[in-house]
Amino acid sequence: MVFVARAEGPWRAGRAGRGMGAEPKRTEEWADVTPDAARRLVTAAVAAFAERGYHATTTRDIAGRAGMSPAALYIHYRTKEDLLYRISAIGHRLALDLLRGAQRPGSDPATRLADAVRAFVRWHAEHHTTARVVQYELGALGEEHYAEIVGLRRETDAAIRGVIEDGVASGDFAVPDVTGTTLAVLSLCIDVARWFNAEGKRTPDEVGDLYADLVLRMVGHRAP
Amino acid sequence: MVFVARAEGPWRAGRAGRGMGAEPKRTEEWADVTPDAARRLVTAAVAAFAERGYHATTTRDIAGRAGMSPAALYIHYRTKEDLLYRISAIGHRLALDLLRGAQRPGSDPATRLADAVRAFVRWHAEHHTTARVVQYELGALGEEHYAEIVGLRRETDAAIRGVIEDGVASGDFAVPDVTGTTLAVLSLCIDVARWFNAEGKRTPDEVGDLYADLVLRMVGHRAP
DNA sequence: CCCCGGCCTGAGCAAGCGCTTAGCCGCCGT
DNA sequence: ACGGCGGCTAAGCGCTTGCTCAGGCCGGGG
Repeated sequence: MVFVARAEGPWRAGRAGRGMGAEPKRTEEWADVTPDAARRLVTAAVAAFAERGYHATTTRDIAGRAGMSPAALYIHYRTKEDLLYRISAIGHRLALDLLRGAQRPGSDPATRLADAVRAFVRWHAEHHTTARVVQYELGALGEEHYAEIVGLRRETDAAIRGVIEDGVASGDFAVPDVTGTTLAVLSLCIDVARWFNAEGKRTPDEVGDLYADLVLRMVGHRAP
Repeated sequence: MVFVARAEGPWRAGRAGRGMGAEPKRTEEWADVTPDAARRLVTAAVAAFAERGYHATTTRDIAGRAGMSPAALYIHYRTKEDLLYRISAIGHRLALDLLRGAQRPGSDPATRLADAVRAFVRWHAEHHTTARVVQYELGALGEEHYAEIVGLRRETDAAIRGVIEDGVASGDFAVPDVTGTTLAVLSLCIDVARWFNAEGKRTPDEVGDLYADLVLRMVGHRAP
């Protein structure tokens, strides 16, 4: 765990200033955050929050990474917490839509569960910095924002529980405790954001496949 | 009388001061931290760190919960980080010993794995505040302390991996990817600390049993 | 041409942080 | 009886924090 480059100029800690197309997905992720400066602030905040945590990150650090003065942050966001809320809301929506969109309507429960888990896990691995903030920093949200985010999380839970219930009803799965198993499956997927390392030898796709298999085993699905 | 004992100074945030044996296990956990004041500081710090996170917790808050003035903390611990390190080291050792001690030497891999997971998970549920600090705040440790703790974590990983390898070798388990599965099993157990709620309807024992079953499924063990 | 409004900066405020210091209190052995 | 000492506190130092504010730069409409 490295301790981040000390600044070079007055602002700008590390990081070449240019946007450059090095991370195409990452850029798309915040595509509808405008104007450009607001988007740069979001990506800077995500990087900082993921690295050090919300409370250990200063507004000066965020602004510095975005190449601006500390005061510029407050033109685009009311508070530091507001910035976290924006990230959290967008991230949760993204993950939830992914989870739902991966399931093709016609297919059997096992395929739907595997597809959902694969997509969900892949996102948590690929965007593990964003996911880290989304999943582990929500305690820093204010009460109202927190309540709103919890709503999205309940939807995510319901989505997974739904597929498992379908599988149990159709006899494809053998699950003694649906609620508990749903919790475990979600927990397993979410925690990918904590340990996944981009420099490691496992790709997001590989982790997705591995986890889809593990989850099918957990719900007692007999391999074909 | 009006001398309001020194027990009730301006500090002391909430919390009735009495020790009383309300939480017997929790007390045993830090049994060999002496003197008494140092132990009170540890339990106060665990509560605060678990609730708000290390960086959002102030030394004044910790001292207040322990019923002392802020300065008293520094008689027993060099820094706030030192306090975290102590908690982290003791917690990691405890969990590791539990994980190893639960496995009875003679038994077959499935029983050993189930026993290990059950004990490990039960600890994470029962002591979820301690476990939260131990598992999710290690990023706040200084470099040397962090390195030391990582050593303990590697031992934990090796312990689980060992049982799984044994099961694969004996033909009891069917695991395509031992390293990945070990990671997933550990991740699943650890994350219990994040979501477990003492007010919830699941007891630590129930979660331990559920998880032992789930893990056996993950490693492809056929139920008896 | 000027002025307007969006974007940004330099300077800085009040509050709170981790930690230190000087000194007090009461229990110990002698 | 008393000196030493471990355990404690009041006070506060130096610094950083989240955030504010008066003003500057610049491109576009009148």
